[in-house]
Amino acid sequence: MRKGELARLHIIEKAAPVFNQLGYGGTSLAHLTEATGFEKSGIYRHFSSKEDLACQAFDYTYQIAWNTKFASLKDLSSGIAKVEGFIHNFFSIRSPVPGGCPIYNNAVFARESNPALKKRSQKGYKCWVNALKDFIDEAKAEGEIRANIDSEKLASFLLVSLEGSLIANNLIQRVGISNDTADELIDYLRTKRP
Amino acid sequence: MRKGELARLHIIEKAAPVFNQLGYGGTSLAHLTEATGFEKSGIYRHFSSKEDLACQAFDYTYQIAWNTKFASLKDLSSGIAKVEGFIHNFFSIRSPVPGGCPIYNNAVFARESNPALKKRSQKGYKCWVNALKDFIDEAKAEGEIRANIDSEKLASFLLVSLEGSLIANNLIQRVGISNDTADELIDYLRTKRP
Amino acid sequence: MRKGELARLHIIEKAAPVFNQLGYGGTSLAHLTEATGFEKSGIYRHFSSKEDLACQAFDYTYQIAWNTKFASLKDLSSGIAKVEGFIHNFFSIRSPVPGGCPIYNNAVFARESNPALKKRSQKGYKCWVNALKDFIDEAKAEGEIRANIDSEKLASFLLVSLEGSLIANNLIQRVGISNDTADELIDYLRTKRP
Amino acid sequence: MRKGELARLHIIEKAAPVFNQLGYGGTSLAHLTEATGFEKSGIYRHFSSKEDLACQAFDYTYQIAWNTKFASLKDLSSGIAKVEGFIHNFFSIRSPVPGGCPIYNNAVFARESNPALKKRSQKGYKCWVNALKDFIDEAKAEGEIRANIDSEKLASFLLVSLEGSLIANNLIQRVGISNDTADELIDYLRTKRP
DNA sequence: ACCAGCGGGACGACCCGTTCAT
DNA sequence: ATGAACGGGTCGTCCCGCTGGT
Repeated sequence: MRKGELARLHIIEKAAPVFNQLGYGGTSLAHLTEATGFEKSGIYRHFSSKEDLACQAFDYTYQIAWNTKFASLKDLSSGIAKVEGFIHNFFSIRSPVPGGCPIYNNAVFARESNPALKKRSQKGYKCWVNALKDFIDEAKAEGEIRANIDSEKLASFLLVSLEGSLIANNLIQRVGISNDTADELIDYLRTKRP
Repeated sequence: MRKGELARLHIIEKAAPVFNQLGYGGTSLAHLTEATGFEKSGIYRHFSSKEDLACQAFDYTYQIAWNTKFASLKDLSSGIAKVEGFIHNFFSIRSPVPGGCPIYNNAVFARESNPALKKRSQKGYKCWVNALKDFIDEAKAEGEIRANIDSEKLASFLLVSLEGSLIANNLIQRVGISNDTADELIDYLRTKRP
Repeated sequence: MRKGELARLHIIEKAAPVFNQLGYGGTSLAHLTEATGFEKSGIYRHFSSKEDLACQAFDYTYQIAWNTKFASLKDLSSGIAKVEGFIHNFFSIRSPVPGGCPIYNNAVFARESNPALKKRSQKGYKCWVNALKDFIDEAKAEGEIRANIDSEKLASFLLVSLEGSLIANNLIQRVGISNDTADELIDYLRTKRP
Repeated sequence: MRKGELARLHIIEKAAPVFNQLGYGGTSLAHLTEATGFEKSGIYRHFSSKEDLACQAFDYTYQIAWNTKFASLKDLSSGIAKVEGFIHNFFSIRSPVPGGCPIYNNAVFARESNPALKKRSQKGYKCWVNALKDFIDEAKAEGEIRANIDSEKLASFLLVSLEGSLIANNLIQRVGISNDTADELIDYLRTKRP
């Protein structure tokens, strides 16, 4: 791999947690130079603008979040196991990029500004809901969830609860909230069985 | 009321929606001068700093949010009605201060910075959970919810789901998410009955 | 006069020679802070941008140049005296704003950029040609210049020669060029008499 | 010719019009990389600095300007024909390097900075005046111009008028100015005949 | 008491000309 | 002949005191 490509990846890797924790507006180039060890112009060699870097950093963080949450689910044998696995992963497996879920962070940070990041958030949200919906449909086909349940409605409910819980967990430093939410959701899932 | 006090209130009233929509870091004094009609020094006469104003604006927004969500519930006759009323209010009654829920906005915005605002968010969150917990306890005493249910756990679950849903609703411009979440939560509550 | 208005005039007065000598692109805000004694933000309080200041500085320099070249001519009794007076003034009366004629400076400086300044240059050029043309027409009416002479053609010829000479004079530090040009032009004018 | 020498010439050829149109300060290396197709470091292989390249580009532009203006005059039979030929050439034969006359451009652009370019402008100016002076002396010897005429004075007058006219022509997009000036100068020359 | 006007110093993102290893 | 990296520069905005008038 070329040296420059390595530098690009290095910068993304170091910038991602900063953006994820401080937001786009809260992150200055000074933060980035410190985090990456590069001078400003060194960064601008690899990215056309702060926004460009922020987008690539988002993609990086998003991808990692996706992997940590979804990767292990493929091998599970049933749809219901995948849903429950997702709920479990959501809190217990910490992403190597600190700062919480990039989708929700940017949903708030970039509310009025930064359409590029907002679009990424929207796309990511829909993608996760769809993935959950597929799990639920799988569970339906396996007779583990009643057929009359609205899969998408349930999927989005699961996700917003988890995300909302993550933020609360970050706000109040008490891990219990996440566990409680996971418990409740698993509990709730049971009520959807035939 | 003194003239200065009126000016103070006017500034808060005009600044609150700006802070709530753009966040603390995203709001500049230029925004505030435009929104309030005052010069910077006019603002600084009534508030010691931008942070001071932001805190008072938060309190203002918070109080209004509280009123719009909780005020109408006092007259309801049963705990379960209050909980369901809260869920209903959460989406259907729009606060006069646009930009969503100040508690969650600042939970993300001020994650690493601005301890004053973060503390307010934390306090607000706990307060709302407690209020919900009281409703649930009331419902328990009335025999509408099983006694073995963990009130606080359920209360926090309700809140994080609602808040998470509000953000998603803001991200994806589809009102359905909120209604779906409300449906699911009401549905879930039923499973907690004796 | 208000303090701010005084500051505005002070900045223009100090900035004008810098712009006139170094051009728009060649003048940095660092130059301006040094010349004016103000910090950048002090300058930006009175001018919305560097370009804004440059335009006002141009207007100032232009006005002074006009005054030094044209003011004394009003009292002269004949058109031919005014034309010759202008030629004389063009070199002998030095503008208090050093750096030569703003019209021609910006004609070259702003060739491809800065439409605002270019338009000012164009307008100024036309204005001076017209003023000279009026003098020539006056001389015609007085029978001092042949009626079949193209006034505008002659006017523009006088101006471009003077301006071209001024630049050469600035390039080669030999005052003779200006005097020579003045001599030649006066000489030439005589050949246009009846 | 070596490959490197070819590259050097290529860069000069492409850079010259950029410098001539935007000036030294107005031309950035980004402009040059785009114009030449070379990377910055590729340019620095052949030129020690931006200033070095600018000087060589000036020399190139100057040489071409000289050729287009003076080359065809050699074969003319009389001094007066050469002078009139020069006046004619000055506007009608366009140099392949756009942007006007490098001598005058740099006389203004580099007024206070860039002594290397300024010296080139000065040298070029003197050279052109001398060439014209030689033509005039030739015309004198041929009895076409009065012997008591100051050759150098007349030569410099011709040049500054032409140059001044060229700039005006560039400022106001009306070709007439140049033709008018040419007419006037030819006219004026006639008054110098015996 | 109130507040408009003014000014400052630090910092915002971004681009400059240049060097060095490859 | 290039790609990577730098240090210092660009213009412009940040939040915040001070002065002075009403």
